[in-house]
Amino acid sequence: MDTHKTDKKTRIIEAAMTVFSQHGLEKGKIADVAKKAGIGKGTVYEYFRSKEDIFNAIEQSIFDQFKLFLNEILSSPLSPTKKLKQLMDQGLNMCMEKSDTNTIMNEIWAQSCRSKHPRNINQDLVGYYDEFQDGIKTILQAGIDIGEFRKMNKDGVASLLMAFMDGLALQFTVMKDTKKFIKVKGEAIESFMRGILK
Amino acid sequence: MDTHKTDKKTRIIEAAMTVFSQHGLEKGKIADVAKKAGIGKGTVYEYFRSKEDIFNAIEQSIFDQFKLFLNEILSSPLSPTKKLKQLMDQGLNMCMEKSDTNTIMNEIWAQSCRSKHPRNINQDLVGYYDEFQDGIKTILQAGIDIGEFRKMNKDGVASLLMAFMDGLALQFTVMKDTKKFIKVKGEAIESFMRGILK
DNA sequence: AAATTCCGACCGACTGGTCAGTCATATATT
DNA sequence: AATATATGACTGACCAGTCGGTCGGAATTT
Repeated sequence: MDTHKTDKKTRIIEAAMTVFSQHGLEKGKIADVAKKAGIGKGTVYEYFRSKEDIFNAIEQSIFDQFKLFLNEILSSPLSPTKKLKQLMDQGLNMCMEKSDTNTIMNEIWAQSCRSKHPRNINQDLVGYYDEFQDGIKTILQAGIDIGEFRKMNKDGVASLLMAFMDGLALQFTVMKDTKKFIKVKGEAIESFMRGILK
Repeated sequence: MDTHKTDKKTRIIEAAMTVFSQHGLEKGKIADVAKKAGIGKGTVYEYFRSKEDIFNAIEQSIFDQFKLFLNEILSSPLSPTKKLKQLMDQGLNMCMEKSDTNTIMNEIWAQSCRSKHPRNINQDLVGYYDEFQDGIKTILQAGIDIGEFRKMNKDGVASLLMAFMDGLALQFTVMKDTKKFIKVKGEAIESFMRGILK
């Protein structure tokens, strides 16, 4: 009944995620977003100034989710080793479950590295990366302090961890081979951990 | 001008790589590709049937380069450990030098994971991945056989290696921080190797 | 409580601009 | 002069964003 602003805004974002993940940002039509959200095309523009505006909102929503996930793990009472394993395992599970999110992430990456492009998307992405990397470095430091992890260049290892998660996510998004992915995931995590354990 | 000597098809592909890496496949204009290649717009269609056709050619050219690179390393007389290190080090160096290629790879990924899309791009990408992974598995097996590497799930480790290279390439493409990347690269490679050495 | 006015969320037909691909013509090559 | 190659003006499809209009319900007046 109460079609509150927020409610409808959320519905548009969700619809847009589906449409853009199926067709890409450029080929995804606002008309389709509206249809999927069960509203008229004009109404979309009551809530968002432009297509790009919608895309920014999607981006923000995804980053917020990721940050929430990271903070949950950071504030858990687990050992650094367990934290890291959980981060990787759960993170990669998430990426299997939310294939839309993954596809949109690819879209974000593609957008953000075009040379001629308004800076704000790239800016956000870099900021998000820094934040995430800091979180991981915190875990690594804790692990070094209590002697679980070897001495290391934390920047390098944190980058490696993020890179391999991004990369595996990418592989899965393209291959869509769940069975293989689950197998690979386990060995990948183990191998990574071997590389940093004392 | 000696421009007419150079194969026109190649020039179009190169021009298209620049244009598409700056604006993306959808927003990159054929007119701009033609201008950059120093020919008229109509001429482009003497050599390619469509925009998509050009993109396929770009894709093929990139994959060919990668395969060449892999085969050079595979057929070198180095030890498995050295081969792997070189693969990672040189591969990541390439990705710093050829930022266009990188950006286009992002474009390819984004394209190939949209749900509604002609299969051929995805097909090619999967095929390329399998081939590359096989190459790495060959190196891993050789390393296990001569006792350099621990016993492992080769699929998992090969995926991990490719994932972390893709991921680092992605990070670099977005961040464009060469100095940081070089530092990170070294530690990342070392950490990865630690994870598989006996 | 009925009638009237007002409000703003909602809508989709329309516009203006964009661009892939075509084709009639021009130029070079044989 | 016949053939091959190059060209860019043109066209038709496409779509983001606009805008005038509708409608249900809230507020105000009678």
